[in-house]
Amino acid sequence: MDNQMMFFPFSSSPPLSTFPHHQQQQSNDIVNFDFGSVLLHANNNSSSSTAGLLPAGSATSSLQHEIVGEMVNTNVAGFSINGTTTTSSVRENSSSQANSDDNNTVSHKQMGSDLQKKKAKKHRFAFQTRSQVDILDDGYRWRKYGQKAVKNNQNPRSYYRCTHQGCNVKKQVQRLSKDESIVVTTYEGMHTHQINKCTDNFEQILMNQMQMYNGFN
DNA sequence: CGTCTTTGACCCGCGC
DNA sequence: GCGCGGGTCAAAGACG
Repeated sequence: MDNQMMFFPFSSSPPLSTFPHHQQQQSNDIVNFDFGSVLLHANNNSSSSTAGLLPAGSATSSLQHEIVGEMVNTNVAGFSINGTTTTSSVRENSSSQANSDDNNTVSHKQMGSDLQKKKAKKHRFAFQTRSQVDILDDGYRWRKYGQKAVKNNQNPRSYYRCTHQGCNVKKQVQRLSKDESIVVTTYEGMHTHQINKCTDNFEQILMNQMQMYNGFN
């Protein structure tokens, strides 16, 4: 399973109580986090003083994953990442799936009517990493359900949904056009289950930290 | 055969 | 009303 796993100061002494450190709180609910001291590194060259870890089960041992941008709390409908505004015109079909009847024959119009209420409640956050791979192993199983070309970005945006039954967490993955080594990952929602396998990679850690920070359970 | 990806079509919100 | 952009659906195909 998680062979080749290497840990780093962050995980050996997780600063859970103090993490994340606020740099500044902006007006539109954007929260910047200082990752300077917890630079996450995945590199088979473990000489790195910042230490590192490898994605579980990944064959790409030479990958380097590094958080390069601010983590953004996107509990608001719109948010921006490095000046690129992202709007969440989320059409929820969704939490209705999670808690109610099996036949998800909810009409699109019905979905749209609930949209505005729900999208304000949805837990969303995004972060940027520098990575060669788009999809990082965070211990959950994801099913891709769409891909779209987005404006002002030559790279498509991919849409994923957690495959666990009843769990409606989604994530979007997209590379920046101006720096294709940077991957922007946006999570939406909360998992209703445990991770599917043991993994300690940094994306999982990030999610946990963000959830703790947001007071999720 | 089950699971996942691909991809065009469709839907919706929004601005004009 | 119309067009655009973003998000989702679902059929078909790929893959192990």
